[in-house]
Amino acid sequence: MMQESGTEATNGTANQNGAPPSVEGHREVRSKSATPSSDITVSDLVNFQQQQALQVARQILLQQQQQSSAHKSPKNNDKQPAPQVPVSVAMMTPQVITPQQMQQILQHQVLSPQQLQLLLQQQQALMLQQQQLQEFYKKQQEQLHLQLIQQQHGSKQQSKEVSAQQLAFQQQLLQVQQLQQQHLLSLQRQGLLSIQPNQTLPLHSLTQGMIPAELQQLWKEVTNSHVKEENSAPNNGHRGLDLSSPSPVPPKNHSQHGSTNGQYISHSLKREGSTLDDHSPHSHPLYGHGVCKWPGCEAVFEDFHSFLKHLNNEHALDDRSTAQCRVQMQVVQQLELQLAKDKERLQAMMTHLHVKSTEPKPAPQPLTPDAHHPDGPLTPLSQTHSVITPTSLHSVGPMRRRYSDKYNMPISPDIVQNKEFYMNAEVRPPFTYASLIRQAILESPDKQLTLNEIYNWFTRMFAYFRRNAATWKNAVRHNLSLHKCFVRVENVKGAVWTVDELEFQKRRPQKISGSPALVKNIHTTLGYGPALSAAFQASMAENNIPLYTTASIGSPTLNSLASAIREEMNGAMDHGNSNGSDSSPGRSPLPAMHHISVKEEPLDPEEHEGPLSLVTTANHSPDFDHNRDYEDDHGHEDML
DNA sequence: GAATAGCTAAACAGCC
DNA sequence: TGGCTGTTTAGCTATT
Repeated sequence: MMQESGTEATNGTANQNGAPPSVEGHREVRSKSATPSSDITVSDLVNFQQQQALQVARQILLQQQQQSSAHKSPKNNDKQPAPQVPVSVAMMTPQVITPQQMQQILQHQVLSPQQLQLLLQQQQALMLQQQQLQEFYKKQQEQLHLQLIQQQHGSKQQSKEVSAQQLAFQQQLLQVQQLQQQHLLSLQRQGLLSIQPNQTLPLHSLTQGMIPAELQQLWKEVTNSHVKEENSAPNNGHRGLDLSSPSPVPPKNHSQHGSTNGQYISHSLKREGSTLDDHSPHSHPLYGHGVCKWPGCEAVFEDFHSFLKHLNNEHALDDRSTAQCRVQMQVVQQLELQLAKDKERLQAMMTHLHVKSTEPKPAPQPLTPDAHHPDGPLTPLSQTHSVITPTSLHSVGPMRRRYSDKYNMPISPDIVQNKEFYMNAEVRPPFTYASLIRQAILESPDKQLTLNEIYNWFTRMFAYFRRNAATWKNAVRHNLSLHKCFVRVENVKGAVWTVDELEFQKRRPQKISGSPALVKNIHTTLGYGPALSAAFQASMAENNIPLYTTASIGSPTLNSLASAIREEMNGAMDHGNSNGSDSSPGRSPLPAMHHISVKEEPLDPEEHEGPLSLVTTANHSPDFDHNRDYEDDHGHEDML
């Protein structure tokens, strides 16, 4: 690896042209392969949304600053047709709760059905609002964009609307925070969370993805520009309902968010609450059955106005409210993550159960759930995982210690599933040369290829091997000669190469056989985790569309018989009928064989695998087990 | 640290 | 003669 990396750095482009073929830019490609591809993840999307929000807000501010001297915002900004939920909740969903923290939280929870029910309801309400937020945010963005364009053409009257929208934007942004806070504090109230209300959480935990400094700056800009316009309005000191007289510039510390909450609690949330509660004039998310639902409060009020007064007085801006808000946001975020995980888990469970119901023969030492090979069609989820992702791409490193070789992972599923990827991306496949050569040979109709055909297979299947031919071709030849598993056969066409499957197995180190724990940890210990998982999952798909038919199962050749014995003895995953599982059952494993040239000892086409295999495989311990169907269907490709 | 596996490079020979 | 094929050796790194 180091050698390769080092050479990669030094040789690189210098060898592109005219350089000795052995070093022509070969490693440069490998470094490219480490470049993540453009796969958009949820977090990317979230970050993108955040950036969009920031961008919009900054545009607003810019417009404001440019025209602030000439235009005063109307005092009744709050009377602007108040959008209910302008901002995607993803913009402010905290992303900083670690799995450990969540686990800690969950460990402290013993949820009663009622609690779960309540939790679920809250979550549903929140999700509903999130949708509204997203929808409105899109509209808001479009609208703002249009307005900005219009303003650029001199329509200064638009500035008022922009200012109003800015405020609405700000309010709604905080509105979501408040909702999340409610959710969190409700958890606290229900004893689901042990975080104390006054427990201050890190500032960076307040928002997801949004850089705290950035957010602070944004907030500062918003409030400053707003105050510029509004500083003439007397502040009655009551951070209450009147949004036309907002509180002064909030302090730079984290309580600034709380201050907004203090404003909006009695205003924006009221609107929000009416949205959720059939627009009842006296409904409020924090008010129900005459009780203040602020986490940990539960104060009783006879009328809604008393509640509002209480809300403004007791739950206005302070450190406690801010902290509660933060915690709430985090909990919501974590619940969302947990929900996503549980959904995934459910999917895996369903898939697993489906597999179990159709699996004809459970493996003696089953692999991790990832190793199951459902007969049914792949779910979108599993299909998603069966293709190469940037994450898995990360794992594709030097060819050395390819997982397919090391743990007998099937390479064909991976290759097939990611065929397009390998064909188009100059990413080095995570398989050894020997594995690839074997794959090429086994994919051929006659299970034999000339050297040139092997070359062609490499270049056809992998964009990576369309360059630096001298290097990898040399390696191919080297591997063909070096490994006994590759048998040179002379036929009428000339020399062709075949695979001695049992020899191929022999050369495999028995590293993890008989150790379920090790087997279980394959996925986690291998550096190719995602790709490996992809291989496993891809193998599911291949059960439906096997590369090689099972036509020869009923009439196993000597070779397959030996392998079958080996399987019985060792529980090997390998198919065994290395040369017999061809799609043409009548074909000889080594057809048109005139002469076989094998390293060290010549092999008779009829004998070369029988006695040798039966003896040697008795000591051969497989790396792990696969179910027989899988072996039969994919025998040739999955034993690496 | 030793053994092993894999990759790369290179030299060499035989054949066409 | 040059290219291709095949073999072999060596050095290096990673893994076990």
